[in-house]
Amino acid sequence: MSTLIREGKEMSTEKTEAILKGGMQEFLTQGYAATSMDRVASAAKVSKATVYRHFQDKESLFIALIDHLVSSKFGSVFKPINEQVSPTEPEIILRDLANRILDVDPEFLNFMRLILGESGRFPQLARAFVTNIDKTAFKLICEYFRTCPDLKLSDPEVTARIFIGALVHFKIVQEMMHGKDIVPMERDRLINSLIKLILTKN
Amino acid sequence: MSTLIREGKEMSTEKTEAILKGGMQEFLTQGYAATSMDRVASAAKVSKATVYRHFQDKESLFIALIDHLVSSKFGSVFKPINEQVSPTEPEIILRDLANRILDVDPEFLNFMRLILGESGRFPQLARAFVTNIDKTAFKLICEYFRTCPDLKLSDPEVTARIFIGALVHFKIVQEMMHGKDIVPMERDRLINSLIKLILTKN
DNA sequence: GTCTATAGATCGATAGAC
DNA sequence: GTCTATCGATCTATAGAC
Repeated sequence: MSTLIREGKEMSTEKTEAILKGGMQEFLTQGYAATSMDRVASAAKVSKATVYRHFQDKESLFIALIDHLVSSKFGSVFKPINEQVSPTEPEIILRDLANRILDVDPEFLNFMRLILGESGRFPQLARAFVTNIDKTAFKLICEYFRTCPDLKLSDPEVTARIFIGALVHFKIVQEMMHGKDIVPMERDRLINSLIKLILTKN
Repeated sequence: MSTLIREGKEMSTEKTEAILKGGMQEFLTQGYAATSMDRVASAAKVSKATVYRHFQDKESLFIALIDHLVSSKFGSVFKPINEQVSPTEPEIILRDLANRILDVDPEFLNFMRLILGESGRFPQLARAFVTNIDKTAFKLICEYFRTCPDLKLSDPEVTARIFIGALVHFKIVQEMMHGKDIVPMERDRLINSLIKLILTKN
């Protein structure tokens, strides 16, 4: 019950979760400043006073929500690499990795937009986000780049960052910034070139 | 005088510019919703009524400001490639390009944060930003990737996007999201690997 | 512990004097 | 064209009944 204000007394976990869920709906679509505690209360179907019973103020609710989303809901957007029984070709694995980055949950994109947009006023939340992504998704991908015997990269870790960075940036331009028809480029064309770059001896 | 509300009558360009400048200061640091017209007026050293004389409402001011920044102030963050007299090695050129992307004006990063954060509620502004970057910075870099005789890339355009994407994503994680000490990585290590990937025959 | 009702501040936007 | 003063709505946060 870490979200409770007074540790000594019991409070309905049910309501706490409803408030977090309502807060997620509002903060994810409206951002921090444009979200009102009235609408959070409405979305959670509780009174505003109840919201303030469970969370000290708007900022505390926001921080608790982001921490919760970072560690639980979006802490495992990226599923582990499917280690096949038979040793699969690197190209197949890399293509699968790329597709899974590009097919990430659309709600995760909204979450990233929120984190980016508030990273000026809430730097600690952006840092928590980066820390978590680094320990989960990046670690998984990096491990493959480091250990796959067919790759033989001179600097696997930084190659993994280039791989992820190119794909995430593509996603940001095309989806988050609505540039799909301004910068037309089929995903397979990007993936093919990326794989080619990496698989050409290094 | 495109920012004037009534085209027929004259209005002080001086004040208009002061308002835009004050608005930039506020919107860039606070975001759209957290910026108040009172503070914009204070920053511009005019009364709030004057702000509303020059701009129909808050949203109009914001859109006019972003359009202005996209086309003028941040329309040429990226200087043309220095075409030396003697044909320079590709590695030198690529390294210079990478460094210039990574050394972009810090205020441009704040501008990108604003565009990203508001891209949900103001998609047309994000699209204007993407359009402009595509016509200026990307075009310049892409032109080099396409025409440099030493590169011989199978798909120069997408290689340019990978190059830019990896660097911009690095910048986003390290600077915008304050991940410098969470994900420690010297810029030269990234640049070296990136150049190596591109210069290895393709 | 949850509610209704409201305080007090601030918001976007405007009226009216000059 | 610019100002001061203000309106009505909405905001964060709380008091007090149950």
